[in-house]
Amino acid sequence: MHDIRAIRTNPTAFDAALARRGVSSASPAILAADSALRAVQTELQAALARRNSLSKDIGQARAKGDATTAEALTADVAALKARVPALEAEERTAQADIEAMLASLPNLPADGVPDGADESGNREQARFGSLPAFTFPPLEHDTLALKFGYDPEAAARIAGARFAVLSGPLARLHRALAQFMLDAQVSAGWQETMVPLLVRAEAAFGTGQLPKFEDDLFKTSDGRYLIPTAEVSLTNLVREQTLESETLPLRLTALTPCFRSEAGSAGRDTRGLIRQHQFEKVELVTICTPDQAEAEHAHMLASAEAILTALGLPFRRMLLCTGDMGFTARRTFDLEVWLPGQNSYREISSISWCGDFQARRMNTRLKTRPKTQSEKGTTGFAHTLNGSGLAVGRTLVAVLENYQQADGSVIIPEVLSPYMAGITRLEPR
RNA sequence: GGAGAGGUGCCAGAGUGGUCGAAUGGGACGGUCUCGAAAACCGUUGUGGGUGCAAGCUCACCGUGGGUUCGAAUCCCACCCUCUCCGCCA
Repeated sequence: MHDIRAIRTNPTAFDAALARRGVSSASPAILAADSALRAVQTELQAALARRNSLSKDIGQARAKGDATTAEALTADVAALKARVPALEAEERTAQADIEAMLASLPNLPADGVPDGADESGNREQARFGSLPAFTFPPLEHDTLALKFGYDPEAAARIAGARFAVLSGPLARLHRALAQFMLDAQVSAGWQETMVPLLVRAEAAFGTGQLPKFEDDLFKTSDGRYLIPTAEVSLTNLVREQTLESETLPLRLTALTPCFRSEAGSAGRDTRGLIRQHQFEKVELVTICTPDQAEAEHAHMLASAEAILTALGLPFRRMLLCTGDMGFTARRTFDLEVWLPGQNSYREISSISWCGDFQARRMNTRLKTRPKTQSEKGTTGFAHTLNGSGLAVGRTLVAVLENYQQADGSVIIPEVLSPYMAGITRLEPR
């Protein structure tokens, strides 16, 4: 959600920023609707003011028992009143129009985000770890996983395409990865949180999934939505709240299943565990003040990178260009893990700073307590950040591909040993 | 699922058609007093919007959205949420 004042103050800058994201100029339509709205409001409020004052007079006349004056005034106000419902209706539509326009425009890119139309414009910032050397052609994860208990056909019978059944040590490895990641983030100071997986439309609006991306979500028969990421539940924890700045930053984490309809991605990543309707993810969410946001973005990035480093997985960090960023982001870093079977890097984490974009949609305000009488309390909007720390299924994919051995087995990374009950490698079944 | 009660400001809580943005108490903040503090006393204490250079004027908000009325915290309707009892249930 955008700040109408900012658009009024500098429409050119607003349009220029949108242009960087490939969105055509929006301010003329918004400003026209805005000035129409304010004209209606001014007229309506003048009418209401007169009505209110006449109504008071009627009350006073009645109190004095002056029925004739009361009657006369009632007639006056009745005439005046005819216009009010029409003006109210006008105001409502104008308001809704502006809301709709503001709610459907993406966030503006931050300074330093490179321009670009698509992922080819992303900028690689750094590479971490060394690529594993193979004496044999490494297999892709889905081929590998079939040997260890991955059963896509069973999943298809039960639920359809883009679902997975894992069994035995492979299922355990999946659980171990999830537990390890969550434990690691909690030890690093992120507050573990258990959240609803179904949310109301208002929450999905708050984080930006609605109204524009409803097709990407699964909707329940009672009108709720399955979360596509724990970002929705975690971020909306502060919806409609006024926060004391002293209590920030809030650093939250949750391990949840995520549900995505994957509308529009037919034919992409159809095999294997890369793109599923249901997957697990450890999510990181930070709620902070504008001053803290820069440092918090770096901190979240470090927290996600630490998982890949601990697992010994090679990866690179990308700064996304304007054309590849998500709707709510001002700046996004992607972490891409090396997949030797695919001979490429694949996204495994996306870490975004949303500025006050989501906070405006959620109405999450900041309060700075007035220290003295003269110091008026000021309320602004919080900043929100979110990132994966990490996606569990894709991490499983990365472990399988990077740790595969010539004999067909897969070595399990050392850090997972507390979770694997003595299993140190996956053996073909 | 059935029956009932209720949602008012930072908190508690009054208010069932008019001067109520809202009594009262508590809290918080400022001040007086004091060497300092406590107590006491005095004062302040919501948000968003319109208009204006400003001072100011003004509109909206008593869970949310509609409606009735000259006028709604108060009456009507729908929805959301909370609580109690019964039933069911991991």
